[in-house]
Formats: sequence, C-alpha cells, structure tokens
Amino acid sequence: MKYQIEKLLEAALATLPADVLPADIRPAVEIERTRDAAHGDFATNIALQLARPARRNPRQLAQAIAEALPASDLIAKTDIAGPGFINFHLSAAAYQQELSRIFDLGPVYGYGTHGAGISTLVEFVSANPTGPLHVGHGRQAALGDALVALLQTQGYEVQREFYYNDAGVQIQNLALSVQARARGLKPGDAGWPESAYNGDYIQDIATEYLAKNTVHALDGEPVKASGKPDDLESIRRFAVAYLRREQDIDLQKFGVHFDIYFLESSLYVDGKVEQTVDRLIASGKTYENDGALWLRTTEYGDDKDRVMRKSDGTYTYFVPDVAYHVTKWQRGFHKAINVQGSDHHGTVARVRAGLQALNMGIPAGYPDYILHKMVRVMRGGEEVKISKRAGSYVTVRDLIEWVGRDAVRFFLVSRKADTEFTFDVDLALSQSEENPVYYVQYAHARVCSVFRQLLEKGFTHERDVGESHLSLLTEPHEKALMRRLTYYPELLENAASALEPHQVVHYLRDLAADFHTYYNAHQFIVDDVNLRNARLNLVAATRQIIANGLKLLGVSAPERM
RNA sequence: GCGCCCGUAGCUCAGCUGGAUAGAGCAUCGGCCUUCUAAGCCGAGGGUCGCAGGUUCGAGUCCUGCCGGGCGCGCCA
Repeated sequence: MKYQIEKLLEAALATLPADVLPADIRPAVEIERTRDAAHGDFATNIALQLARPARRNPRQLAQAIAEALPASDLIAKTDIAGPGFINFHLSAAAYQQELSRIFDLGPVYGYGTHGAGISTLVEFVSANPTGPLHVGHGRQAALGDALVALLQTQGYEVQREFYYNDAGVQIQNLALSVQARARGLKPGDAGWPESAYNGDYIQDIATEYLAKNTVHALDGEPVKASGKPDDLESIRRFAVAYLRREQDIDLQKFGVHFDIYFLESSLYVDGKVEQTVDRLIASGKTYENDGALWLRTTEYGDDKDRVMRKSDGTYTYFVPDVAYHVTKWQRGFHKAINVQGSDHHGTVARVRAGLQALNMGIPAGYPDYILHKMVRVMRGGEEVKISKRAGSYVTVRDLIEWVGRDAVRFFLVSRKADTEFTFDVDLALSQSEENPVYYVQYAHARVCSVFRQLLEKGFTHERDVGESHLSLLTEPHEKALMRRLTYYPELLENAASALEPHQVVHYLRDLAADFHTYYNAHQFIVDDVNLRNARLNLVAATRQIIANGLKLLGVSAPERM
C-alpha cells in the first residue's frame, strides 16, 4: 500500500517542470503514516524538504506536486496542510484491495523481499553448560526466536545458532564442583573449591553420577557415569551432558529450537584457532610485549590493544571468539546477529577489530548485535540476585511453570532490548489473568466465537462476495481497524530492519484494542446479508493478522478462552 | 577516570528512525452485561519528555555540557 503511494509520488516529481523543481534536486521519496486520521492515511513532507534547495515556498511546491500526481483509484483525495505536508486520503477501493490480499495470502500476508537470498545467522542464548537457564537467557531466547521469525518474513534465509563455551576453565570448575559434592562436601566446608558453583543442582548431578546413571542428551551420544569420585574426566563429561540436556528440555518447553549447536572446542580441534593466529601475525598487526603476543585492535576502534597469547603460551578468550566469527563469515553468513546481555558490550569493538585486522573482506560492522539489559526479578517484595555462583536465582523453567509459556514469551519480548525491566514474579503469579497476552489472545478467541455463533444461528458467511460489499464498512471503528490491519506489512519491515521484535507486541496490543472497541460498538451478525458479510470479512482478516503476529512471537492463538 | 546504554504520567513502558494537539497498560474515580465471551468497552483526573544550551520551517527524537542510574574497562572466560 505504502509502496504504491510512493510510486505515484515519484511519478509526480518526475513530471514537474525545471522552473518549479530544478532537475538536480531529487531527494528520496518518503511516505509516512499519519498519527491523526483527520490528516488522511499517509502524508509526505517532501515539499518541506525540497523548499530550501529549490528556493520555493513549501506550500506552493506541495500544491504543484499534488496537482502532478497521476490519476489513481487508490487515492480519494489529497490536501495540503500545515507548513506544507501533502496528505493522502485513501479510497475505499484501496482498503478493499488490501483486505482481499490478506485473505489471498493468509499466513504470509505482508511478507517482503528485502532480505531475499541473504544467508543470515542469529546466535542467541549460548549459555555455558554450567547451570540451568536463567531469566536473562529467557529474554534472549524470546528476543532471538522472534527476531529470526521477523527476518524470515523479509526473505532472509536464517539459521539459529547456539554457541557452547565447552573448552574453558568454567567447565573445569563445574567438574571440580560436582566432584566435591560427590565426595560429600558442601559449600563452605573445608576443601570446597574456591571457584566452585554452589547451586543445589550440583548436588543433583553428583547424586546421579554416583548412581552410575546415563544421560540421554537430546542431540548426541548417551553419556554414562563411571560413578568414581576420582574420575574427573568422567565427571566432566557427565556434568556437561546433564546440563545440556536440562537446557534442551527448557528450550523445548519454551518452544525454541536451534538449527546449529556450535562447540567452542571444535575450533581447537579443527585448527581454526591456530589459523586465526597465523593470519593475524601475517597481517602485521601484532607485536610482542612482556612475553605476550598483542593485536593492535586500537587501529580499528577498540580502546586498548588486546593480548592474544599470554606469556604462559595459552590463548586468551578473545582468540577463539574471533576464530568463531570468522567461521560465521566463511560458512556463508554474510549477515550475522548476536543476541547477548549488555554486560558483554565490551567484546563488540574487539571482535569487530579482530575481524578487520584479518583483512578478509569482512564488513566493518560485522556482526550486528542486539544487547539487552538485564532482567531484575522481584519475588516476595525483594530482588532475587541473579548469580550463577550463589545458586539462588529464577530459571526459565520456574517462570514457565508459574505463568505459562505464552505469558513468559510475550512478556520477555515486549520491551525494547536496551531497557532494563523488572519481572515481578508475584505480580505475574497473582494477576496472571491481567497479563497483556490474554488481551490479544482474547481478541482472537472472540472472533472464533463469533463464527461459532454464526453457525449456531444458522447464518452463513460468504468470503468471496466481491469487493463492493467492503465499501459498506464506513464506521469510524471499521476504518480504524482497516488502517491498523493494512499497516501490518510496514510493521514487519520496520521491526525487521530495526531488529526490534517488541514492535510486534505493541502492534498486536493496538490491533486487539481496535478490535475490542469495534466489537463493543457494533453487532457483526446482522440480518442484512451484505453488511454481515462485509463485517465478518473484516473480523476474519483481523483474526488472521493476530494469528500471524502471535506466531512470530511463538505465542499460541487460542480458539476459546 | 575512560567507554557503551538508559532517564517520558504515581508504577511498568511505547513513541513507527526529525513532523502536526506527547500515547497505552496497570493503579485511582465514575458509568456499561435479558443482545456475537465483561479476560471486554466508554468516560475522568494525572506531563517543565532529568537539567541547560545548540542545530532548523519543526526536537521526546540529532549535537555539546552537566545531573542521576545500569553495565563494562584482566596476560579471566
């Protein structure tokens, strides 16, 4: 719809004589939605932008442009307003055309081609296998999964990836923690390791280990415990498999699946880490100092140079991290997005700098990041500290059990990533029926209910009644609803390009509000067959868009509530 | 001290990339169920968009400086 208006405006500009608009002035044509229905459906500020370079009065220029617009049955009328806006009032036919498109395209209505053929990788969650998924991981899962769905609407070919840091000292700490528990030690006891994980789940792992149980990970070989407290390697393998299985179960309950699980250890096995070091040395951007090998990341915007190889000969985490992102590029993902907590923002500049220093033709802004602020959890009137070490924190599993998957996903994706927000568990528990997710789902269920009633009353509904019936939709509530529905394609494009899934949530709330208002103001099942068909078509289209939007968020669209 | 992010109604947050009179949900107050689901609707009150400058036709949005908050600044991962 927007695109069609833009084409008309471009055509108008092309026909303007040079004495009105000099030929060397050709700005990008921008159409935007009006905030106030009195200003029509779309507006452009093009005359205001052109006024100065063209040395013309903006209102007169706007008049000239409006008069040059080609005839179109989409536009009922245009007018010039304010300092020089051109307002477009769309015709009933324009909306009829768009509603027909919703029916024709159904689940794929509003899809774009902006990302067609672009191979894209979205990495998210990437929790270390050293404990259960906490509420921060939940936010990443909700954001990342919705983002993938959004990008797919624009034609991007997207893969979801989960990166496991399975090669570091944290895994060693995990193994030592389980070993200590297996030997009967508890946090605080003499001999309890300094850097151990203190959570109760460590005891669970130790108990199962001692019982010589077998862990069946969802994606891999079963791992059987040897049961021997001295066998640290067996403990490590068992504990990692155990926690990966727990995380997989949580993600499954959350409705999130990954296409690729990438293991950090594979970077060492495949020689990718060595290759990266060799290439960086060959690039001439490294130097030795105090027995360590450094990379001049400051030449690429980092605030200090980074150590690659420590004086003890081992690599810093920075090196496999760069090697990992090289593989993303080499695997053909020319668009990559990392969803992480904002506490990782310090790594952004250094990873990008490392990729630039390699001089492999990777773009400077690669990869993109969505950095989300931490989720604070209130429970019993006080904040629950989120610490992997303390053992006391709210897990994704807890949240799902308390308020249900739909509410958790909807809530965690509803805020802009870079604002922090407080998840009040008590509120979510006690007032779960007032959660906004129900408001949207209720609108969907209500439409379904209307159609059930229709059958019971013996009425029928003809969808293919011809576009003329839709011109009966003249009530302000109906126009508002149609305006909202036809914005959906623009919403998808905007939310995808801005990497902002929360826009979908706010749109759905607005759409549901438009529907509930309409529902209360008018009867859909009326005796007039034409009006009945027209109204039922409108609410059927509403149901389609609500279902489409909820699906993007991984939230169900119930037929009854 | 340096870097990144945030500051909008009592609370939680939007504000469509610089547009027209700053919005929604909770909460408070007042109305609406013998009619398609009241998990809903209608109405009211509530604002110096942290502060001060600047850029321009026009600033919650962009720039600078302060104030307040979060996070990060290791030869840890």
